[in-house]
Amino acid sequence: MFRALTTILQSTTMPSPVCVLCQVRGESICGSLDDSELGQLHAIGRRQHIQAGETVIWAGEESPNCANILSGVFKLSALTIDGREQIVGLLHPADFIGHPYASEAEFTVTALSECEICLFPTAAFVEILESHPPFALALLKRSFETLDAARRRILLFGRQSAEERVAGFLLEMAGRPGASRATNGGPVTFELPLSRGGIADVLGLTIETVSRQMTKLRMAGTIALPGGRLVTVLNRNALERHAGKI
Amino acid sequence: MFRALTTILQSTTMPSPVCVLCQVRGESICGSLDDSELGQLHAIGRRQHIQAGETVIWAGEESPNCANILSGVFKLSALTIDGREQIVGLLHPADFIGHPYASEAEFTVTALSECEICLFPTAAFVEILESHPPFALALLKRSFETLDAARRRILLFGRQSAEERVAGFLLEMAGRPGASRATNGGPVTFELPLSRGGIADVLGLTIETVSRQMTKLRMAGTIALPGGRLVTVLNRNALERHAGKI
DNA sequence: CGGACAGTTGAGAAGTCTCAAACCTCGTGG
DNA sequence: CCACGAGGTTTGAGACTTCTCAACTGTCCG
Repeated sequence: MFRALTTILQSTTMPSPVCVLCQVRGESICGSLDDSELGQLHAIGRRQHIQAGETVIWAGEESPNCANILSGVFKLSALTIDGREQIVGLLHPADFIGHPYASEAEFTVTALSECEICLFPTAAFVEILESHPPFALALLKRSFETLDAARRRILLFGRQSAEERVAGFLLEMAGRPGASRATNGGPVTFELPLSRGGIADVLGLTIETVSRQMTKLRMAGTIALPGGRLVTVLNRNALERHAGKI
Repeated sequence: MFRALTTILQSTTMPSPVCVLCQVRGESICGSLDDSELGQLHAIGRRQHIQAGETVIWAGEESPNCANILSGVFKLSALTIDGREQIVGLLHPADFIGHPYASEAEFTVTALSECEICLFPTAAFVEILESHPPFALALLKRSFETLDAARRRILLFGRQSAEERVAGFLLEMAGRPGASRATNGGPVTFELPLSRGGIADVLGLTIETVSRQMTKLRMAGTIALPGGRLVTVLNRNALERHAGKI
């Protein structure tokens, strides 16, 4: 898919919006560059719109590009031999996609919603990485953070029950910017970026088990499910208790 | 514990063996430095022996040091609220311990066997990191690899049965250097760095389940258990089948 | 209205955990 | 030298959680 995008890039002359106005510059690795360095990065990158469901990196294939997420949510997944899918992580705005030094990708990266990314050819990206030490350090910091996040997920999987996983997932989603939070401490309503099946794949459960746990939380008055993928957290304390965090 | 070690360091004048002869230099991040740069790193680091069971970093505490593993195996673990332990990863020779940019450690690091490490004060280590771009890039590469390893572990937890986890764990251990491999393709015997309880914590299972799965593999003629923590792989293909990798 | 799809609910099966007891191995002290 | 105890391991039985298979509901859209 990235190969296809590359082709598009080479034949396009679409002007890119300037990085200086980028909505994620502050949080992303680009924040370590000054305006002139940013110009160099900008010269090799292009903004791309990605549709929901589109896969930008396939596990087992070489990926000639990497990217920064500007908006939207991606999933990072793998298949087991017998065809079951496991989502090993979600990627949000300002997160980095791709491994500059890996010969082939180990996981598949797929857009869950409509997304916007800042796309770089890996070779050119590596050049900038190697000629701008602060940039490499910024990516290093981010990869350490990502590593800790991955390890927290291992903790989740290894020792938590279905109830704890679902409650913990809802808390994580409610805590993300983009969740339209209401009064301080009051109910927060947000939209899940995933279907029940997607949540099941993230949490290592089945659709039915996720559904049952959501119903249980709703019956307990901890959350409300106004419809669609909307979730309202009515009692955050109770939700944290269900998540095993208290 | 690292604090204690620091105290020892300051009061000691023990000469360190030279890095040039280091047994893990080729694989570790130090491999990116030339002999003179290595001298600078050497100047801030000291070799330390760590006894089995000793904890070098405590989750939730600031850690003023980081380190490279020269020999031995460490576990990276966390406790859930209700006191259960989960091991989120194992660290082997040439692996890196600590997060240069984290204010406090998120996981506890404990030696499983007698270990030897190359210890650095984080502040001085960061200075070298920031003044030697190739060194930062080497650490970056390693952290990407570690990230992929963590994600493979998520896959293991999310979708694999007890049988697959135990078989997969044995394969991983058998594949490590240090496993005394016999004839090509023939039986390999090695010593597990962990008790049954430790394996259970790594795999997110109970001691009893691990024991039952090992017995099952032994009964099937796939492995033999000569005693102690020794394991002999009699039929690698069968073991891979049990691990769900075929 | 009919069909497709996501979500919910139910019943039984399967896998893993919990609790309990027996078994080994090994170092210690009588 | 042997008895003993501690710690780790194995085995068993039953309980519990989650999965699987299946049916049903609701919504959206043609």
